Amino acid sequence: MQEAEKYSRYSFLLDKTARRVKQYAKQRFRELGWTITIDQWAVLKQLYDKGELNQRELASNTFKDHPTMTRIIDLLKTKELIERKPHPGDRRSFMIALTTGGKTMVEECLPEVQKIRMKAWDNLSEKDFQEFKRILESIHQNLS
Amino acid sequence: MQEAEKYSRYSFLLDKTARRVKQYAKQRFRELGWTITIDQWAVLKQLYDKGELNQRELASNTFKDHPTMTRIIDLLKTKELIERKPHPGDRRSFMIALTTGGKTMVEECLPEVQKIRMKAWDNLSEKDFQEFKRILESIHQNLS
DNA sequence: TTAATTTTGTTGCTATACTAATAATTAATA
DNA sequence: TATTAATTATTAGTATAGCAACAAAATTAA
Repeated sequence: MQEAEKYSRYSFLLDKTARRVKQYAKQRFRELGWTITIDQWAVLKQLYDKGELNQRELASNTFKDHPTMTRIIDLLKTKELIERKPHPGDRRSFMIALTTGGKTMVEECLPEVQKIRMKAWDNLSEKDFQEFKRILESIHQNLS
Repeated sequence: MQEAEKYSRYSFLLDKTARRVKQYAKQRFRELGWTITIDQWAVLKQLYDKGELNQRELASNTFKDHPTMTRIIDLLKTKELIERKPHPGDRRSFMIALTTGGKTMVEECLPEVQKIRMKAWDNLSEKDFQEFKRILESIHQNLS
């Protein structure tokens, strides 16, 4: 393999694998009859773990841009899993909070989500995890 | 960190990094004034390396689904970088071929694309590449 | 050879991703 | 204070990404 081409191939493999992981999760969500997507799940989980956040914080934590977050929030609101509450000190902003239904949903889905996530890591060791994490963070760093 | 949560975090990191790599390439393409996307590039490069292919083969090689490939091909055709030629032995199928303009474009862009791709891998060693490749392939395998 | 099945590609629908432009509000500064 | 700049969120437009349903053609089976 040509040296210069190698990097393209690794980039492609990264993209391909990330897509597969996402697709697998999507497929499992469907099979479980869940009405949310993986990206919507990530927002619900954030709110479950950290409490009320505004859209900027949610976008920042999930590394999504603001328009994308607006739309995810809209969809979750339609499903009555979250609510937009006025921000006490800033009229531009909303505090996003889980509804009771949203909280219940997170608690019910969490174990299954963890199973879905673990599936990807079969036959990989703790050391692999550490290496993988280090390399991904290095790549992300290089492009920031 | 809880053990079960760890896997979700690695999945997130994988997704986040893959998005960053794609976003970086997209941004550089724009800065260079190129009118194609990264995914369109991948198709052009395939055709450049392997000659004429049908849409099924292109989709399979890039791990994209058929509808997505149809749309990418449509856009590349509009830009007159590729052409759909009738398949000699199968009237359902097209042979997709680079136009002269498409071939020129690949040759002009290739060095810069390689630079863009290499940027991600600064400060990573040959051993890192091998580990990374092994782990990604293992993950992909686990979900197939 | 007819009928059933598979393959190839398209269209429609929903959701993310990114850019640009905009509105409303808040913060900074002259 | 008045003006300017920055922040928060939205809307619009384009491009993947995936699923389902479909049409046309080719292949297989009866």
